[in-house]
Amino acid sequence: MLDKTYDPAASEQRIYERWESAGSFRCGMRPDAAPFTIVLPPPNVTGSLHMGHALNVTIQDILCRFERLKGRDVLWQPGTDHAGIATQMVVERLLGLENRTDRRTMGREAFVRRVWEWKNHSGGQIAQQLRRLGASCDWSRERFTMDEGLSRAVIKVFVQLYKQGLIYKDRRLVNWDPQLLTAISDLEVQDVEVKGQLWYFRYPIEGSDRFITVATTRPETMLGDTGVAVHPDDERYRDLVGQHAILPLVGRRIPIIADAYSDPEKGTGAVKITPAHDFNDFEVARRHNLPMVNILAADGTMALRDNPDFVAGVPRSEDLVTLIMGLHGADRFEARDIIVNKMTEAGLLEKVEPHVYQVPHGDRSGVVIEPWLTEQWYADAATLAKPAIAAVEAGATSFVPKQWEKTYFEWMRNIQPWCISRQLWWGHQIPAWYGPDGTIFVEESEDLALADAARHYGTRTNLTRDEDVLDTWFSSALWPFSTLGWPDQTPELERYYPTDVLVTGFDIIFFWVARMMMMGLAFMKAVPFHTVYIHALVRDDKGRKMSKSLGNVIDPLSLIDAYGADALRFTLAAMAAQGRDIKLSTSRIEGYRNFGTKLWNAARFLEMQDCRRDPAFEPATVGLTVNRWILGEIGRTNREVTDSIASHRYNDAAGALYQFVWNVFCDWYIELIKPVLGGSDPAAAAETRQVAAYVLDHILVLLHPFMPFMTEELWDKTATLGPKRETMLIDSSWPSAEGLGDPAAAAEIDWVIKLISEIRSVRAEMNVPAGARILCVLVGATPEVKRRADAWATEITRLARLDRIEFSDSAPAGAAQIVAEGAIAALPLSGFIDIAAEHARLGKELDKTAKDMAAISGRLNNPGFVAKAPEEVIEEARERQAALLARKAKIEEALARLRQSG
RNA sequence: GGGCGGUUAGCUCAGCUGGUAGAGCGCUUCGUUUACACCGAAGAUGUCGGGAGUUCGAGUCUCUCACCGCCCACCA
Repeated sequence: MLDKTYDPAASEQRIYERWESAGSFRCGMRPDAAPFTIVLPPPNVTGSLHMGHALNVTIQDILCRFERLKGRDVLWQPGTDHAGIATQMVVERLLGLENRTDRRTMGREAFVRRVWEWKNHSGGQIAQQLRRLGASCDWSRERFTMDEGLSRAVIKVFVQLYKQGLIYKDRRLVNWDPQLLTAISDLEVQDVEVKGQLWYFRYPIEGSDRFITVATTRPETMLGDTGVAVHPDDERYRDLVGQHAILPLVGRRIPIIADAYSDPEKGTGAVKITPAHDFNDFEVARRHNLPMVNILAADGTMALRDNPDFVAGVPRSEDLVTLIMGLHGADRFEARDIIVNKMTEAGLLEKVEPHVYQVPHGDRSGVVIEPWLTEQWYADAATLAKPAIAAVEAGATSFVPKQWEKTYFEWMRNIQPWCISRQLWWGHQIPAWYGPDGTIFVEESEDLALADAARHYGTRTNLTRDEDVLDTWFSSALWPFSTLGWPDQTPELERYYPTDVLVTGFDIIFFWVARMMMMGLAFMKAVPFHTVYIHALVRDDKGRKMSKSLGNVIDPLSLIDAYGADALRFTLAAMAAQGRDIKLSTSRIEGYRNFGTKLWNAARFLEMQDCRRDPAFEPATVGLTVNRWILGEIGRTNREVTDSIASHRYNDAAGALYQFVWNVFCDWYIELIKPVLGGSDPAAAAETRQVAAYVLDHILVLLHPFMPFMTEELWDKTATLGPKRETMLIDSSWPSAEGLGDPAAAAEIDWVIKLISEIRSVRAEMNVPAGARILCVLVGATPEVKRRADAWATEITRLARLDRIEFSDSAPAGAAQIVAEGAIAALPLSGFIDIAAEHARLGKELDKTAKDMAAISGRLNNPGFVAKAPEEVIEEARERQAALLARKAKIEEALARLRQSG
């Protein structure tokens, strides 16, 4: 016997363990079936489940369970990402707390060992949390981006791309994080708007008493200036081009050059050029052969002492030494104040203006990022992007919703070289070795590199390995094939690549989707997936991304504790249609929890009625109208759910199920069969029990992808009545909707439902006490109505709370009258009826009908409509007009009768 | 500066290819009847942001304006 409510906490873990131990999630169990593959976007090994994961995983699990039920051989490939920076930060923080030590004291090897320890003990808790959501991943195939196999793939890809010239070293500006002490990619930089100031500095013109004024938001960088640029067409400065300015405080002689980069509208139209600390200035300097003076150390402090570039060509002076001593080692922001003061003292500060501008910050460290001149490894993204662009253009991969393709194209067509080296210790160390003269040997192993070196130098030579590691996204980019065994030609790789659908948020398109496309095409010669489904991003109530640092994270696990995983999943599925923002409300989750309970109680009712399923049940043999009707309805729902999932309209699928279960199955079917089940016709009762059990089973399968736990529990518990189940629900199969549907049955049940609803409505409006049993007289009933009324008398009487139904040619006096199809239903309410109120009610009905009539007639009287609208639309309008006309006549008739009797 | 999205019932949001405006929650009234009060019955609430256009017909297509948000670029 089922309990009164479903208790998720008591069931979920037990059910999940049953699935997992039975191997239901494992791929390869159906060798003859077509494969269906999804790779789980690998969460950070440091991560814990957040709402974004919950949505992402729910959608994937719906797809996987659906496809499994449809008979496919499903592989949902799980795993975690080593998340270089994030993980290194976590362990460094831990070191500080535990041992008061840091990674530099420990040394690289010990530190990396420590991170592995951390990973093995504390990492990957998210896999357990995904299980709580019900994720049906094939955990037997779980991978980690730094696994031995995946690392081999990373090294192989690096070496091959290097040898193809698609990976190279370059000395140029990078985004440098002065706190983490590593380069980061453009994508890891977040602009933050700050209210700052714009300082106007006067630079003296050499050999003259004139000045050229430049504006800057970053006064401290002036120490690295090696030129001043003006626009070639700018009349104001034309005569100065070719002359030199003397950099104040420093004394460096810097040329005034003409370059179109300079914008006459901005600042003074003359712009200081600091090639080593500004991306645009770097380009200008390259064009004009200006020297690059780096004035910053890695940690963002001023590096002036023993800086040959800084003093190159500058006359030595007492003042310069003082300047260097005063500034060296100062943080860049401290230096800013010092410089401004010195310029003010020198009388070279023309003015200061308030200025609002964007300052780049590291998305991990949160500190201001510095453009910094270093040598780094780059991937030639532009070349790799070409086939990736073509593949989407050709439709080999398509995005859902389609509009994201535009975002993808936009970025891919303007893609910049990808800086892939990081100055971290946790990650895939770059397989490059250096000879004593700096010659680079890139090979898959040190031995191979040594062999290369021996050939190159003609003798065995010691090499030192590049210390840098690769950007975490480099290994993630290989995920769809590295997890399947590549570079080995495994059977899994053969069978499951390309994968089918990639499910992710739009914030990951650049980081990951684009790079998987590039790498998949480069190494597998085939797109990694045919569909990219982009879902909404879960944000907080202010529209900000949920993030740990902001402290605005809603914990899905607490929602699961409170409402169960099924309720959370169903809610997320129902909301999946939204655009970019999801605001999750607990009332919504509660509503869907209630939905689960509703179904649970329907199952409980069937159990009480001994509705046992019959494996030999054949829907086509069903005779009772109510049963034929509900079979049609479940068939319609089946088709809608199937179509909706197939086209990624998860909200429509969830909506169709909700609507059917609650408003059709519970509200009407169960109510309509109650008299049959307790009635005098045992054959009818027996058939109804079978149908009810069948429909419940059908519901359980359709709902399983959305609410896997509760449906599996019901599948199990309802089996105690009938014969033993052949399989668990997760392993069963999606039912056919073929042959379900009977228009005549649907028309008849619709009539019954409508009549009951209208009688209830009138009762409420007339304030008839709920307990009062009243008479219903069907006036002028057609033979078909008479037949239906007789056939459904028990049900109508029960649900509309009637005493009995009678037939008559004329309505009784003092009755409320309802216009039904094929008759007027008169309710003699002598005790309750208020003639005036009834008159008003019918008047209102008449008005409404007249209004509808006017609208429909307006359309039909419009020659354009009749001439141009499609036939079926016109036909429909005509039918409606006729129905309204009949209705109007009936209401008028009723009104007339009311006047007579009153 | 470039691109994308949003503006529909008190709140949170659905409305696919143009053809009688929907859901959940909330609210009002009534209710314990062969499962379910995490329930049942009945109800109220919308100039679908403004304007123009295309069309027989526009929440849905086009243009335009307003406001809100996001992404990319720029960061004198």
